[in-house]
Amino acid sequence: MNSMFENELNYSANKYRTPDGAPTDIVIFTILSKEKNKVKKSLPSRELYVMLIQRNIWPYERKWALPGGFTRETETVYSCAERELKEETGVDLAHLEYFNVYSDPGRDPRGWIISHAFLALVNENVLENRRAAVDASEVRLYTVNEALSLDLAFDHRQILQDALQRIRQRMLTTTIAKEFLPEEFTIGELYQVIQTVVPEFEEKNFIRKITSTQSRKGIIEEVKDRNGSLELSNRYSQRAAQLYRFTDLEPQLSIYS
Amino acid sequence: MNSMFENELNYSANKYRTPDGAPTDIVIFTILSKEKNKVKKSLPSRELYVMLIQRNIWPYERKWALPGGFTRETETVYSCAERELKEETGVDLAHLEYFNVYSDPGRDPRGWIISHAFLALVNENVLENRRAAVDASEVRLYTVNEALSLDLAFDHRQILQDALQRIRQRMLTTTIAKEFLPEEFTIGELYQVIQTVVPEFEEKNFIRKITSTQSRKGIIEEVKDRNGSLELSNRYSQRAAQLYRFTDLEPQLSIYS
DNA sequence: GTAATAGTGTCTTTAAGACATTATATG
DNA sequence: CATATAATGTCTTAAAGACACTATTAC
Repeated sequence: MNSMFENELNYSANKYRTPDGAPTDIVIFTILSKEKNKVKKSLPSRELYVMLIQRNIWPYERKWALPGGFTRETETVYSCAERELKEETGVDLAHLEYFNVYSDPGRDPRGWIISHAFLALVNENVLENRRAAVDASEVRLYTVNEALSLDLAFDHRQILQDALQRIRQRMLTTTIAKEFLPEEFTIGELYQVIQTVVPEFEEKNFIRKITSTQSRKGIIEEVKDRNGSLELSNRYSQRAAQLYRFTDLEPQLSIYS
Repeated sequence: MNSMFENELNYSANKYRTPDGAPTDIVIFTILSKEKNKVKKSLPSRELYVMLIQRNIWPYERKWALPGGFTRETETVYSCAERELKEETGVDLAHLEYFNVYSDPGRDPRGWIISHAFLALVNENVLENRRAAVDASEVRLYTVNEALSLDLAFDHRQILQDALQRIRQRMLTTTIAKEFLPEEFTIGELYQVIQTVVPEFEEKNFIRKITSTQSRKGIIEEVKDRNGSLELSNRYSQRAAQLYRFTDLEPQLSIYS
């Protein structure tokens, strides 16, 4: 079945057992917003969701699992993840990040299968469009807590937990918050997105830290119109708020400075 | 050759090409010290080294490569890396960290081989003992710059570069510096180790930052003897220096606080 | 004394942290 | 005017940054 090592006669034939597959599993996160209050303008409530699919074949038939699939010989595991992400969500350009490999013997009853786990961050707008098109009975968004309370297929509960830890760390140390925000956003929205992913996050003087601290200043900038005057938004508030956008500066953190 | 999917008759036979192996490659870093000055006590000069082995079989015969080997069906890729690390260095308990997967089609002329790259940090004392025992002609420590200037086997130059980037980031955001230091060390040694891995690192008031800043205070602590008086060392200096040790506190960094 | 490393004093500027206050727009 | 969010004022404390200065000990 494996036609390999044909290149060089001298090379010792492959007498070893070889893996039965190198799939990817993708933890696709999104944040859904719900308008809270029709009477007065107010910030929506947001919650973190993860996409699961219900398996219809052995093994773990009927159980919910992470989307994913087998890597082909002609692609990298990253390309495979891109392909699967596109198939499930229709999304081409999302944040897609490799985070771990799962290789416990026995993790898959089909054989010796080493899985490569990715996490993807998808904006709800992009996703909502797609959901209507896809057969909704097999694909669903679950809140992270719901998902963790399910009896997921394979070692997907572990993978989900690891992904969650990773996305929380990334949310605080990189600018991935931008994946969940429009190009231009208010400080309130940014703060809310961070808290949605990292519930224990709290900074009293958030606006000041992010706008006036030397070391952080520069990761976001005020949006101005062509006359140079500041652009405001009152999407979510009575009083219009300053709009910001992320620059392409990535902060360098250090425990020693 | 692959005896799989025997569990369930209904499961569609594995009609797909499967990988020819899932090896690990390990980037083993160490820091070597050279005494600088026999006349006066002074800090040694330190340099970052990486362990390479010279291949003696096809493919890439005679080229230098990262140590590593094929994962077995009965172990995880992490166990495989542990096993290989032990074989090369004799070291059981070192910092060993998975950092990336390499799966470009064609990266290995032997077939479809997906490699899992680890980085290991080993203290020079442990390593020096071992080196005498091992046949030195096939295993060598190269300075990182030397290694990068070699024509390494496979995609190992890329892997080494990625590992280097990762260890630099880890050096500044975690307490892995301890892997290169004795249990008890002086501020001067710590500073030097950081600079060895991250040459551009420079902090004027380093001693004050690390000992008196609220947010950092706590990752290292002064060493005291049983009477509670401070322990000093003059290994490397005329004037004895305070000894410190790492606590088991891991700092949490954030760009938003 | 000189050299080499360790560590402190002092002053200025910047940031953090807490909280009250003001600002703006909606219904 | 009540409400909801945005943003500033003010005061205290902590930390950063610069740099001169003192401390210790081998030779």
